[in-house]
Amino acid sequence: MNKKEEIIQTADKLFYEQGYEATSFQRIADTVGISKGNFYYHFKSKDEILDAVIDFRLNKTMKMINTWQVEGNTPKDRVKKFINILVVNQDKIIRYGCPVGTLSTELSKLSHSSREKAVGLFILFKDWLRQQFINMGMSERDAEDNALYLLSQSQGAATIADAFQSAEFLKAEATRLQNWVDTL
Amino acid sequence: MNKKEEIIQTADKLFYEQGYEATSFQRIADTVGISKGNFYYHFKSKDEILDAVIDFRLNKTMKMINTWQVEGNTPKDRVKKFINILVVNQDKIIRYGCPVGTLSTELSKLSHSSREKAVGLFILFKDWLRQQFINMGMSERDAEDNALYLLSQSQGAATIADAFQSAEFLKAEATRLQNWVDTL
DNA sequence: TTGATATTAGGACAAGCGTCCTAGAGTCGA
DNA sequence: TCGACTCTAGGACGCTTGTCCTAATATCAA
Repeated sequence: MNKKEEIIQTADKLFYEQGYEATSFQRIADTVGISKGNFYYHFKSKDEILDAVIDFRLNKTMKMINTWQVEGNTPKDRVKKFINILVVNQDKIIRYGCPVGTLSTELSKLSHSSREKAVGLFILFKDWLRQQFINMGMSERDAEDNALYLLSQSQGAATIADAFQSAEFLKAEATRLQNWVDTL
Repeated sequence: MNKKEEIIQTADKLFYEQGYEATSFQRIADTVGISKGNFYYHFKSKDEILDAVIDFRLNKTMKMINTWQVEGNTPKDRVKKFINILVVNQDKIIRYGCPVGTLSTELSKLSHSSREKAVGLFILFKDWLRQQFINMGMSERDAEDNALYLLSQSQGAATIADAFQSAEFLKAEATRLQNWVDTL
């Protein structure tokens, strides 16, 4: 793997687990196993590595969505794949919350210039979900509302599961949302 | 007002608006208008001021809940007062998210020893909500589930409203939840 | 008024931060 | 082999961090 790519993936992990502000340049370099000088050759500021991490996540998310698009036979199946992230990633979510929501919230508090870019992750999910709802026969308005609703549900579930360190709650919420999709 | 109290309230505000990690000792002292040495006389570590802030929030929350208890005529009315926080504090929520959820999440990522104490704020709301649901005639299990459900809903609404900077969404969610209470 | 206690200011401190620089090692086509 | 380029290490830099210390001032009971 490319060293630059390795740095990005390490930063991605650390930003998720510890938060952006709390993760230092040095810490990332140490984890990758390179010198700070070398790190600086690849990324000449902390903002730049953050931007690269967000790009990385955007890319990974798009790929995941494309996979769902191929694997899911019906719009309902596809929406369920979204909900299933809560189950698949439950351990990480309970420990660190949702990577999309927590980054967005942190950058918002920091008034960071990359906040909007980070919100792009939400938009990616939202627009794709909306399309699925449209394909179910909903109006554009209803599809948009339901997409936002589902984003909101998953954020709430992740936050509460993290706070109470409860896998049960997370699983129950995922099941509830899957059932909700069936009623549509 | 007591100087100590003044420091706590300033720290409370800054922790909410900028996050705990991103708020420095110096910044709090500057905002209050005292020297760093004076600050250190009142609180001899950053963890200590965090603890004091959480205590302050716990206290404020208990008072608020007591007010609801007196002002609300029925359990439903009282639960609606909880939901109404989303409307009353909408500007701050859109800008900084939910103070309870964002602190809990941040401390979780930091593996901070006061995380549990901060989660106490959630528990305060949860237990009180559960009692209201019990008073509506629900089983303990259903009451607990609905209390957690409502917490989750408000967390999701706050996170999404913050990300998309949307007062409309927040208001719509509050209305939806109020209607949900009516159906119980 | 005296003396004890509470409060304040201001700077020292070691460590860590993000940033930047220089020097050298590795790589590879000409 | 040469030269150009990419990559790497390591430390200097100025600044900020949380912590701690000392000395001066305010307060107030005896």
